[in-house]
Amino acid sequence: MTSPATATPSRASYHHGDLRTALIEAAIELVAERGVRGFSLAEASRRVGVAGSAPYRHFADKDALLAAVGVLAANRLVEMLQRSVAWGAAPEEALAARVRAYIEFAAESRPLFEALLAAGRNKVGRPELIAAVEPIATAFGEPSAALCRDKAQAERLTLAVMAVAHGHATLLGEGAFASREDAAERAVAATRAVVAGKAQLRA
Amino acid sequence: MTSPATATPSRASYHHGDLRTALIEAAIELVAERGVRGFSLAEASRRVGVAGSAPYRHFADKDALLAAVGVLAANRLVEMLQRSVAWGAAPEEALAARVRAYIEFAAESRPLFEALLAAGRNKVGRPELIAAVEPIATAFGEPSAALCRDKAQAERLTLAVMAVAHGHATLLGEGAFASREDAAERAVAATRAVVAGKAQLRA
DNA sequence: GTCTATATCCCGATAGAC
DNA sequence: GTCTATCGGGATATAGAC
Repeated sequence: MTSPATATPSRASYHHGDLRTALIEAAIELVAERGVRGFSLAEASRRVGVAGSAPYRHFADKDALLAAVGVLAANRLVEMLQRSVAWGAAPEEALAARVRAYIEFAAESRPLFEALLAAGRNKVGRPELIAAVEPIATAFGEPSAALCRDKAQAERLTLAVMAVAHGHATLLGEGAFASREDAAERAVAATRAVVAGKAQLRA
Repeated sequence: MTSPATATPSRASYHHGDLRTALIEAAIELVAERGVRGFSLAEASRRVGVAGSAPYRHFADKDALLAAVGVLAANRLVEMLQRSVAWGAAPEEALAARVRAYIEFAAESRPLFEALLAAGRNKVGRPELIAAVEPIATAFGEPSAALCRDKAQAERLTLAVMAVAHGHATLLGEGAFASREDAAERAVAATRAVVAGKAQLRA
């Protein structure tokens, strides 16, 4: 996505070639191993083999690198959300499939999901991140629109379903569910319940 | 709650009688000002007027202090959840009131809510925290039980409603809603929708 | 324009003195 | 219990090598 045709990574010399993406990859690895909290710019630099000050030519600070990881996470999540729905699926099935995909992303790629959340908290002044996150809402909004008459109602259903998905995903991260599958099934069931009772969503 | 009859807070002599609670209070202030991420044990010590190593007589490490703040947050949340329901209220109204209270706690006491979440992530080996958090589930489980025939169904409704509340609360923290009231109203409406469609909650 | 080297400051944590 | 001293590490800023 970011750099379509990167040349040879350029082995050992002075210049790295593509330090920016190398750092992002290292950051993902690190977040996967130690979580967002244990991630350090210094360690990422060490792994890539550059001095601790080198990243500052490519990222304003630690948060900027984390935001880049967040963008990547958002892109992967959006891919999963789109792949999860078969063409021509009924709207309610599409909604259920996307909620399931959301939970599965949070479970399978927990470090990326955490990075996305962490980045989302400081997304002010980061248009890249905002743009990357926006299609997530679209993925839920599209099937929701097909289930509602007016736009206002569709918007309410969209946010309600997103809250259901997000709530299950975050509670899963805190050990509230027995397993990934348990969380996914409950989230899907809750989604169907919201759709069944969507008449209650009027303000 | 923690210390029933603490003597005078004793401001004089920069040794106070209760460094433990003083640190917890300072930590709450700090989290309120800089968020969980910007909180530092060193700064908390500075504010209380003790050396940076003093806290280690009362807390094993930084996370232990944060966990203590989490316990306090859980206690306040439980109070709010209990106060939110009028005696003799219908079960569905009770559920709605508690969801609203949950959102309002997350909004009004955002730093405490953040601390609760942060502490919740490392709650392993912290029985105090686990015990403090448990009544939260009870607060949602009680009205849910009154709305369902069997226990299994009640358990499903409980977790679904908690996910709805938690989802709205966390999305609120990320700026997904226009206002606190917007989030609260949507969360309540979504709760009513889940209750209305609770037949879908079967596994 | 990209990286290295260096230097400063802050934080977490431990050991030993009072 | 608390303080002083201290170690190790990390986040940045700056100056200079290429």
